[in-house]
Amino acid sequence: MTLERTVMREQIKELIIQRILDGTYKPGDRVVELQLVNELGVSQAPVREALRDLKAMRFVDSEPYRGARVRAVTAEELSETYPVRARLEQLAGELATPCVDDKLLRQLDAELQAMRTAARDRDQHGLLIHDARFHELIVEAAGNSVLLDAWSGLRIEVFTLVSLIKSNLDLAAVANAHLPILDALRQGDPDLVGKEMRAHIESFADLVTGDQR
Amino acid sequence: MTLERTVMREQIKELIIQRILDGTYKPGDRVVELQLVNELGVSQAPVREALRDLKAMRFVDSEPYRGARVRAVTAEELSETYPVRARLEQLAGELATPCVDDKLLRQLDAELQAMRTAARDRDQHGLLIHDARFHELIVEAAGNSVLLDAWSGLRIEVFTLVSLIKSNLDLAAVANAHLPILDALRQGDPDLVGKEMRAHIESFADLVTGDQR
DNA sequence: TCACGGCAGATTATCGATAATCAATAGTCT
DNA sequence: AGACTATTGATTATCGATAATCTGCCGTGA
Repeated sequence: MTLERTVMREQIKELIIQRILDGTYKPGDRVVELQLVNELGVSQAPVREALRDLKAMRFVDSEPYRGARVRAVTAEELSETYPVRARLEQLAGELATPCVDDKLLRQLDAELQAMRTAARDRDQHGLLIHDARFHELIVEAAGNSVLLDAWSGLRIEVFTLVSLIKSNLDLAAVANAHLPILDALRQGDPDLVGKEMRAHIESFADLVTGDQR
Repeated sequence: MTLERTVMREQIKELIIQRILDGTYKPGDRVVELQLVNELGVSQAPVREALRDLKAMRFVDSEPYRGARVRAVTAEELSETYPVRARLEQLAGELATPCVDDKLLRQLDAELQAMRTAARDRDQHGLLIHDARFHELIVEAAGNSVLLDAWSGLRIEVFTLVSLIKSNLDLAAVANAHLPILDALRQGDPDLVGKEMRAHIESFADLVTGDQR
């Protein structure tokens, strides 16, 4: 995974993702192939392939002969993501519980502490990173690669960021909302972990989509 | 969707998928770019792009400079798919129930009848198509595009086919297993529909993976 | 014999150029 | 004026060729 840093397509892909996440490319913006070709001094082929990957990752939309546009994270898609994510993470919690070990608990605890630190520093981006990683650790621990793929496809980072921005939540509260999950994992009750994870996601769904109705 | 039949990449993609599904390309087989280039009389670019799409669709695996191979549908991946699919379809059933109308019920009934016909004719492939379409109709009816994407990523057709082959199930029984779902939909109880769909998937999981332990 | 280095052959990744297609605008006819 | 067609500029899709990389095989030397 780290051995392929020489493949141009990957570098281009990461550059574009970075620009989408940091706002250089805004939703709806066109991503023009030749423009990147000129800017980066590469050929069109790797740029095209990068864009193709990004389409599969749902970062951009594209149609034949019409090019790629940064996908808007619509309120609709945001609210549609929550129920799917809630069910997948519920399953992840149930599957992961029998597999928890001290190492995982330590890692989760470290992410939680990092979230608290980020919250104290008003560091939205930092909170986002560690929040996403906390959940990812659990999904990985479930040991089901199909589940991991499906979950990864939801682009949690993007939506978590939007959630954070839309809801004027207290960052510390967001961080601490992960505590019940960690506690449940320590208890080792799969169904409880699943319920906590599902409730965790659904509570955010309510907060973010609730104020729009 | 049907207007882009002139884009070569799409045609190549469908050709390869067809060959994977009908067994021309077997799991583990290499899919060599230049070989297709010569055979189809096209350039390398569209072949590469087709393969890139297929990788995103998990039909093939590929690594830089090492090419693409048809992804083996391992028993492990098969059994990992079931729980994920079960939860997603449970959610789909719950969401779809309030949206049920006569048209949908008619379509579902038509697919069910088609499954029965296929079963009578010992037509595994036909059963597979209509089985997949039955489920797809419900997931579409849920009206959640994120859910639809996540579900589509599971490549139901592939796994249903493998399931059918591995389990020496009576095809008619497979067809009729969809009846409780249709009944529940007619009753209009979301939770019941969800439960039926989940149970439907999980029963197949037991049948297919059960005999391997 | 066996480990090692390095040369083919095969294959993928990238390039630069051309063809195909699209979107917008100008021009023509009624 | 309004509707319709032709042209043009911009962009994507495809091509054919070259560079980069991998894999297996062969000879060499201990």
